[in-house]
Amino acid sequence: MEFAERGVAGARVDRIAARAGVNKALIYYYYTSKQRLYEESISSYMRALLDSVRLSLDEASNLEEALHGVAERYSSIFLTRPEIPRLMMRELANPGSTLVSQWAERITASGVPATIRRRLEAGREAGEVRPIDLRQAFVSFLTMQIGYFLMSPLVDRVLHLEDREAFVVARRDAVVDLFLNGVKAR
Amino acid sequence: MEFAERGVAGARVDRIAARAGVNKALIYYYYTSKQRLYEESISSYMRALLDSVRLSLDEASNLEEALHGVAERYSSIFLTRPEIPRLMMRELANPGSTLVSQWAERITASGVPATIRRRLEAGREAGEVRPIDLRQAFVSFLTMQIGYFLMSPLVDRVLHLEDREAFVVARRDAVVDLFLNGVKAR
Amino acid sequence: MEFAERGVAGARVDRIAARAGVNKALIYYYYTSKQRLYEESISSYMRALLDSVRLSLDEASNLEEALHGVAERYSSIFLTRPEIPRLMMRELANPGSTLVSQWAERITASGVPATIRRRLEAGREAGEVRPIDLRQAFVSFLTMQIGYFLMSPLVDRVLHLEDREAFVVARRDAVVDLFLNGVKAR
Amino acid sequence: MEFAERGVAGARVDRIAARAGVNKALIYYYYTSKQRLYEESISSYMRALLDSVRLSLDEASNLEEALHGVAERYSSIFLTRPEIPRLMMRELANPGSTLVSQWAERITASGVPATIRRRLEAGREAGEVRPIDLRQAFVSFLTMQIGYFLMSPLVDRVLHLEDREAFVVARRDAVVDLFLNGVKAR
DNA sequence: AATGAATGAGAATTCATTCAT
DNA sequence: AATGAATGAATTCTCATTCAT
Repeated sequence: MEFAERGVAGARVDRIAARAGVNKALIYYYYTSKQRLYEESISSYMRALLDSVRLSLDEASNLEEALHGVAERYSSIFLTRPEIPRLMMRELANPGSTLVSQWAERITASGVPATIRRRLEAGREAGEVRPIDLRQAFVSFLTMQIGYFLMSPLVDRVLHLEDREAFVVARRDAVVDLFLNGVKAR
Repeated sequence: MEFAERGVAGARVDRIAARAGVNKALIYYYYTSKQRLYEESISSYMRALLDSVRLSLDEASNLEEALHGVAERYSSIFLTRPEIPRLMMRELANPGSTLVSQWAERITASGVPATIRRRLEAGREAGEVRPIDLRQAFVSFLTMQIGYFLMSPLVDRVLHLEDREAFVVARRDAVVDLFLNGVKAR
Repeated sequence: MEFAERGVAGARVDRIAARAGVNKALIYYYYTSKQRLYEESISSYMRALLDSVRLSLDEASNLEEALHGVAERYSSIFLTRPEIPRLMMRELANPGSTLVSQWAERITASGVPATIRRRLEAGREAGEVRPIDLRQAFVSFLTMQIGYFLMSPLVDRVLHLEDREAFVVARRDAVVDLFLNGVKAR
Repeated sequence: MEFAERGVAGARVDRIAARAGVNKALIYYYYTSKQRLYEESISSYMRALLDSVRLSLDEASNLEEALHGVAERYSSIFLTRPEIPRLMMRELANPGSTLVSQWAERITASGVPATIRRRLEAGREAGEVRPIDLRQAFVSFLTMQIGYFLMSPLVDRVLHLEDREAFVVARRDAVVDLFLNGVKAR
């Protein structure tokens, strides 16, 4: 996907049209401008991502299941659609981005962070979770999960990974395991 | 920094020259092309980053110290030079990047991953570390550390962070703490 | 014609576009680069020239007619299209030219030199032509014919030519006459 | 020589300086501008050419000797300094050239054309030369001689010349021979 | 004399966007 | 809806020339 591979500035409407097998002018007929096309594309990608995670959380009945569910969701989506982390990264690197704040709102609205947090707090009150800063824990879980996909081109090489898919699949449990152990009281 | 903020494609040589207070042609006199300028810039940033981390590792005498050192390094660098994670991200999102493989080689050559790994293995042999996949653990540590800086614009908003700097400083210990607890045998 | 008057390096795409009454970008839409535009233009000129000469040769039934035909062709073309000798000259002066070798192949393929040579050899066998080096004779005929057009700006001034067109027209016969006399046995 | 190979517009002061092994600014110190440098260079080349031809004419005592002398001069100069015909050609192709008229004046002033013409007229009066247009004859001689050097890159290929130098040397006599035979009464 | 650095004014090329059909 | 052609406004890059030393 052109925008993911090259960024908005690097994307070429010519190329997008060619890849889509349509005339360039047709894109303007439907989308008015390159910027609009970009925004609509990225928006639909993000929606798909959020919806999927949201859904998996609803089905979980405790912290462990919730974390596993989220981990599973992220990794399967990022594995099949590697353009998503790329799109995200590029937008995140853009200091004047208006999209990122929209995302933040949507994410908050989706209730995903709140749900995870509630689960962690519940664990804390039950004495299962150590008294740590839950925001930090949340960020740690998230970044362990997503971070790999963002940095995969570099990490894979440094680790001399051969079976990337196996690593990704194993990673789901590894992350949850590390996190839970890291968080739990002894 | 123009490249960090806008990417190579979005960067304008005019703007770079103006910011640097020099004539545009002078940039070409020294760097031949926008691409070259970009590569040399990013390369020097990466070198600084690596050297710094490498140095902190040399001073550490055990796993804990090593992790703390690395955490401290990353966070202080990324805090003072937020353009570095942006540059990295943009390059990581570029599928045809030749720089990323260069980085991988340099990182490997720096011995940083090997050192951390060795420390983990030592802990494992001493029975202090649980029998887990050390590559996953390595990636987890790295992504917890760096990942926040990559996703900060989004995460900060979702968490409604008010004192970002305090969060970043606290994060060093939080990450090391979570990691060590997550990894250690009970 | 811009290229003939100024050479590739001296030609300005701006000017070419303005003369053609089109937008500069349109030239790139069709020709990709100034260089390509140049090559395609010159190529079409050369084709026209060769085809014309080739045609006149086909109609000739003996040496004299052949030479007259060729002379007539060259002079009328160069008279109406003075940009052709200029284009040729500039390209001939370029040591790294790839076009010149293409021309050589086309000229050879056109059969023009071979035909003239054959006529000369026939004359030789019939005892009408003296035993001379036919390649030199061929070159002499060619250069007498074309050479004037190449050097015309200088020659015209040295001779204080007043009626250039009359001189050019008279030149056809003068050249053939000198050549035939110079070549024939007595 | 940069100007011969690329023309004024295509010549690069950088390259000229590098070839000369001096600093670019030094060229400006001595020559004020690229154009001046060009004019002075070409002027010195032309002077050398003219002087040499002029000299050979002075030594000749009849038409045949004169023609042989001139032929010998041209061919030996053009053979050792192939940049001369290139420089000439490029300037001749330039419609707004001021140099070409200067050359014409110098050539006229040198007396070379007048001398040749006088010799031809003398021959005519003596009944040795046919009653032909002497200006055409003069041009024919000149172009046969110089024309080959102008078109050499093309002609050599069309003729599949192997020993170019031998061809050039033989050409001197071949041209004079063809010319004299072509001009003489029977 | 000599040079590395610097620059203003182009010049080629690109590209999002629009037009005409 | 759909497209080939066309264009204005950049944008990168070049180059003769000048500066400072």
